[in-house]
Amino acid sequence: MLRELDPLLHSQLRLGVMSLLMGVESAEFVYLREKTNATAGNLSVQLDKLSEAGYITIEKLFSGKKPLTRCRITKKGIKAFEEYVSSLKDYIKK
Amino acid sequence: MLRELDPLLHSQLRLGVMSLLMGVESAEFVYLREKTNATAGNLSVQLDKLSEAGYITIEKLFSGKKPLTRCRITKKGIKAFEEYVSSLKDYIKK
DNA sequence: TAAAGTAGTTTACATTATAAACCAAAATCT
DNA sequence: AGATTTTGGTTTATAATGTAAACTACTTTA
Repeated sequence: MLRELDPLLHSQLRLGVMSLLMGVESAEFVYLREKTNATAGNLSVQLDKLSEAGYITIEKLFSGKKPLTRCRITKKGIKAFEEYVSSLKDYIKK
Repeated sequence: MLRELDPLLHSQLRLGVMSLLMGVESAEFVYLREKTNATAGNLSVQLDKLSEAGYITIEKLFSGKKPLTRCRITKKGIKAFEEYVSSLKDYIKK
């Protein structure tokens, strides 16, 4: 029987964000938007969901006078990501 | 920049079906339902979508007097699955 | 000072997923 | 034999989700 895939991670944009956050200490909103090619609105919503789940933290700062949103993956997020990848491998291994 | 993930395949149930169909010649409805743990209704809908996309073929037969639905992955389906897996690897490699 | 750009958020809509309800036939009770 | 349950699905109504458009607030440029 195939394992469940964490529905929070099984979304192209959220998975992309998590993937980008794995392996960096933190990433800014604009960076994530560019790398994922998402609209700002969509990214904003999905970041909130990841944050509410405790998978990432969101810091709102200012860079000079411009708003700056900085995201980091949490331990919980790393664990969820790794479990997701592990489950996913059942689906994609030949 | 992260690649697109074929939305038809980026669904737990449809991906599960395709994964099961890769590597077998054909599979029956009941087998797919058991392996994916899906409800019959949901499976029926998702099989239709895969079929409409040309990713699988669906044969409706009878086994004695019981209906028997047999599914096979198509060449197009195999190609789509392989491309999906290839794209997905960008997301999950460390 | 008006227009355009930056960095986001909110919200309304479209799509999708899912389960509940349903159908037809067969097998099992009583 | 007639009623009930089971099997193998399909249809459809609703809930959940994803997404873009519209908006806010502030800054920079013309």
